[in-house]
Amino acid sequence: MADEAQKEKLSRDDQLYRIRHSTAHVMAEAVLRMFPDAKIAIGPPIENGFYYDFDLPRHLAPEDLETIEGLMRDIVSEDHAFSREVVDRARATELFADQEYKLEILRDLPPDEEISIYTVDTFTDLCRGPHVENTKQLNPKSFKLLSIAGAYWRGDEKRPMLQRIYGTAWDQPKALRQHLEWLKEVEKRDHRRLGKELDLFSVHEEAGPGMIYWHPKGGRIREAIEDYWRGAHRRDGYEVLYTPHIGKSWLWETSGHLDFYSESMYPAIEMDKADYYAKPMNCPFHIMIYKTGLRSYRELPLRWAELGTVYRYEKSGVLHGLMRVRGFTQDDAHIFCTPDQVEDEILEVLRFSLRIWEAFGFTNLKAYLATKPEKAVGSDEDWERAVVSLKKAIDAEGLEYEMDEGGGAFYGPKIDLKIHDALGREWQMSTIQFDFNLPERFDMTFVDSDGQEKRPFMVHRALLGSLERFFGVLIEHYGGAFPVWLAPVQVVTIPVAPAFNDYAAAIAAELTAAGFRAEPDLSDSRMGAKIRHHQAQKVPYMLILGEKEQEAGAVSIRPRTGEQVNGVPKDEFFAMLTDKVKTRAEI
RNA sequence: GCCAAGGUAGCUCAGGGGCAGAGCAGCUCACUCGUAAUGAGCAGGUCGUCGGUUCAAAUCCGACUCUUGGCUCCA
Repeated sequence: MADEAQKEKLSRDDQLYRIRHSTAHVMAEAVLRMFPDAKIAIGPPIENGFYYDFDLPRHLAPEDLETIEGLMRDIVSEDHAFSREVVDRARATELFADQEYKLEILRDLPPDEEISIYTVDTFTDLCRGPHVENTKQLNPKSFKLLSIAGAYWRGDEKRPMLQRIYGTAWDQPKALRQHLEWLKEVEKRDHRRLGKELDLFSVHEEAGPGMIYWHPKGGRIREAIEDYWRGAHRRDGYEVLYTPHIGKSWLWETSGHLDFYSESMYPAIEMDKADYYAKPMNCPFHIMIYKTGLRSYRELPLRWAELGTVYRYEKSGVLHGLMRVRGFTQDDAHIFCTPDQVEDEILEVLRFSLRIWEAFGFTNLKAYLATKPEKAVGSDEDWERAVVSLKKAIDAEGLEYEMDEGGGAFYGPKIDLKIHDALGREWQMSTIQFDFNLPERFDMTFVDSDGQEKRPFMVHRALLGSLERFFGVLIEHYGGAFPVWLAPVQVVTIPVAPAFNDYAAAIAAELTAAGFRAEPDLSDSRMGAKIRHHQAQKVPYMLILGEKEQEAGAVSIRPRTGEQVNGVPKDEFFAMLTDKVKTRAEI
């Protein structure tokens, strides 16, 4: 069975790998018991579980999963051995004569490859293994089937659509239970759910799928993100640009986007006999600014950043909340520098990225360094120089990294940064990419110290990636309980009874005047209901205000974590809040 | 784009050829209250859109659209 593609961190020898792989076989047998004519495709172990692809006489319904699971439990309880056998090609072809997908895999195996088959009970599969020795090593209470999905044979949309069943499998029931708990937590933190519950954003089918509407509370968070982002960029020597949203075809012909990227671009808008395109990237615009004057080596490096909104056509089936959209704002930047400056610039970009990620509460990062692919532009020396500077930067920061040989874009090598969120999931966010293509295409130059016109190095980088997607990750990372500096409402003042409405309003007004996002809750509800509501809204601090507080000029603080502190002098709370915001404390 | 499942009140969801439902939220009124839901009343709908079948369609059929789970690529 071909399973090279899966990114499992488990090695093939791990027991969990064997368990998942073997459970996939047991599932295939169960499916064959239900549908003797089923055609089986591939069924590898994957992160947390396994899947198997089938070509079936009818579509599976969710109830079928229970039936299949029941059959699997039977098979597992029957104590069958997994036996391995090495066969020659002719024998294998005979064995899988009515299994067209297996025959295709067989045909594609290198001639000298050892062909092994595994048999459990009545089910024999073409498979490299390894497996557990006996179904006794599979616990009937340690696996669960999760979902049915369509999947193209070999991921190719021109090939038949198969039915895939996903399952999760573990070495013991407790591990399964923990994983199911984890899945529940993932669901609870889903940014689409929290986006609604916390009134952060929406999308509208009538107005265009894949387009994000930021509500006032989402807007407050975005404003806090952008304010921090701009300040950090200023401090790090960046200038901020603003460029148009559309550009004439000349721009995209020159950049090459119309040749290589047009299926991701929105179609042209015709105006005054010219075609205008919504920008899928900001780079050509930044280059236009670069080219407004003769550039001297003395003014390099130029670090130009833009929160640029771009539009890319994505197939309808792949849109997903904030994570996968058609219009998004990149926190883009381009660095134009001399070849000599490249190393320092890259190191600083990487350091800068790490600082930004830390500020947003992400400290677990991993780098992926992608090098020259077969088809590429730019000289070998330039590629070499660029890769060395990328590698040096990673080493200097002591970042964990993986090489992706040949995985660079045709126009240059890159570092991608993946972050780990609170649930341990990995998200690819930042990218730092060399570009040997655009400076050439746009004939960018600078005048060097020797008076010669030379080609500048160009580096693209996006740190947060897109504000929309970053927002999605941020929501899920914090489960909607944003750190104080990002929280859309930082403080709600709650009077214990209507008699104290004025005091609650006054405190909220003072907080607002001091620059905090504070609101009084003067609604008709009882205090308990208010607390319940704002707790659900994950407001960092509720101030409970009654007679005692009013007389003392104090506040009683009920943080969302629940540890109540009563009778804190007002000034003390203001100072504390100032500090929390300044240090970007979670609470 | 493809396969499957969905779309009913602002939200979460029930109903499944014969009068459009619940809880929460909203509005009004009463209660004047000290740490996670005070009570009563009112209002709220082209049942995703268009077409078909039928005496009658939210319900059955078809097309479209969007959402969801995946497949390819990827910020």
